[in-house]
Amino acid sequence: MQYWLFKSEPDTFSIDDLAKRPAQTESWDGVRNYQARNFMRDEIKLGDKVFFYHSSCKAPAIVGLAEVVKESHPDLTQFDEKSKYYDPKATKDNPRWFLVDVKFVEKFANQLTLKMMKADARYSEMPLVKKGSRLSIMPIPNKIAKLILEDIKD
DNA sequence: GCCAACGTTGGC
DNA sequence: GCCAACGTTGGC
Repeated sequence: MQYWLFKSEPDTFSIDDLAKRPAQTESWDGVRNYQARNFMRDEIKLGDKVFFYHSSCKAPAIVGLAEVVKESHPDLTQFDEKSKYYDPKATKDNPRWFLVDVKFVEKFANQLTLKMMKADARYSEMPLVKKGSRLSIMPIPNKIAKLILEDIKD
């Protein structure tokens, strides 16, 4: 079982929005970055855990946990001409963009802010604090995942 | 709103 | 296949 981190702008889709979805589940659509797509298409497996991260907001932070409930399938927004994620080069026979479905597990009582992680040497191996890390989906080393879970419970 | 750091596109 | 121009991300 692998841990991941998914970024989302809380104004667009927050951890609370996920908790309110039918079955508390959402297809992680709209990812249009090849590296992130490859993770969803090839590597993210059923039962993997996902740290939910709020980005582009006042206090960027890890705010909760989700779980993968469906593995790779095509992102339908790529075929929808009205969607802002429409991709004219994608066809149903040859989809370009894939996603996974995630289900709400919990919202943490405390937030683990980017600031806290940046100030803490134990998080040096956290991809999020590394320079120029703009990926919206990233694998989290097991050691770091344990750290996060310990720190968040305090 | 600024801007650094990427990623993508397209002409050559 | 190079690389300049452009677009996007996301912290600050």
